[in-house]
Amino acid sequence: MNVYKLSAEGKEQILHIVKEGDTIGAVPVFSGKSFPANARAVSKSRLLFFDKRKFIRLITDKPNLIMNILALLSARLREFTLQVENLSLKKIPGRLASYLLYLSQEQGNTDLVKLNISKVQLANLLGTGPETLSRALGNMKTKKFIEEEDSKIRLINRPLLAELAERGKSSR
Amino acid sequence: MNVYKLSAEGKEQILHIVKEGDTIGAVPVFSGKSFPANARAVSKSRLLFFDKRKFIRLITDKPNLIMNILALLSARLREFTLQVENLSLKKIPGRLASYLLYLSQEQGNTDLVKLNISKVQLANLLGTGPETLSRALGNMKTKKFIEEEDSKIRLINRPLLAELAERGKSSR
DNA sequence: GAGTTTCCTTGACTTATGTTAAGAAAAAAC
DNA sequence: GTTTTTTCTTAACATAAGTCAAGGAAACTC
Repeated sequence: MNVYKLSAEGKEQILHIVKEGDTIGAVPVFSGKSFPANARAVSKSRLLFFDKRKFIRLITDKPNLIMNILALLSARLREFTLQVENLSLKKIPGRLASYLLYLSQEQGNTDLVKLNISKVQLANLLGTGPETLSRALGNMKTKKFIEEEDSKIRLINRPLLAELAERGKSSR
Repeated sequence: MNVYKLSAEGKEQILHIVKEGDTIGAVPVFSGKSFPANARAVSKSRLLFFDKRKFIRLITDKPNLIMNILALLSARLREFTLQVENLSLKKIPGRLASYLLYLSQEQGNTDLVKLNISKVQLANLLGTGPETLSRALGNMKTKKFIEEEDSKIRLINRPLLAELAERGKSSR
């Protein structure tokens, strides 16, 4: 499931990729305002809806739940912080490198990373379109940072990927 | 006070402008991780520090405080949502128009808006540098969207500013 | 109020990314 | 397994924004 924003011209920016067990829609509960984005299922999904009033009653009754909610919101804030940093301070190759390293970490620090989303979606997550993503990937392959195998990506030069992710600016 | 991120090359992105009465540093309390950015006083400031343990004790004891914290974090999440949208889906003129309209609203929907930060800082908030901001402002003046008076900006064509802010793409 | 520093603006040039279009590869349908 | 549709890649070109450099304006210092 994707949480995303659309521009008037139809460009899409994915804000968050919702995974199994994740929650969505806490902000409207506590801010009183509407959900500030769009959400879309991109694969067969099962959604559990929780009534706002009951939810508030639940967490005010069970104080130990509170810390979980707070941790959840804080983690999301931290993610946004990273996303702003990526969008503003890094070029596309840097953002891509960051994401690949993040994926690797999430998948147990493997070097053979599975893309969990389509390339178009990945492009929209990184704040660009498929053409630019394609070029960035091609470039990384040429420079022997990565290899593509089926729908997986093998990281073959982590140090340089990490450097790319840090500096943001490519040294094409 | 500014909360900001720096790139390896020294470019700065302001995440948040902290105003009087605002809080800062809730994320590390609840996420267990470090503060994900830098903060800097840009004018004479007085800071109140609240001990983490005491703070947690306070809010677990006083359940009615909780909703305030939740509302605070949710509002911040909403802001980040907007910032990501601005950075990714709008060009500089669109971001500037958005910010001017936001400022106007914050100052009671006046047409004569006071810039609360320096232009360099504004540029860093919009994700660019002073040169580009200068040009964008110049352009808006040429097109009679705004006028500059002292350190204030007069909005003289809100509808077109709003359109610019929506579409993101400029029609120079 | 002359000098110094900081901040802002303007111009010329470079570059990353967007755009449009076409084709290739992969996936889905039949 | 051939057709059809979708997804991805590549190329040529357009454009917004970055960069570098210089000068001007404003603010501060003495």
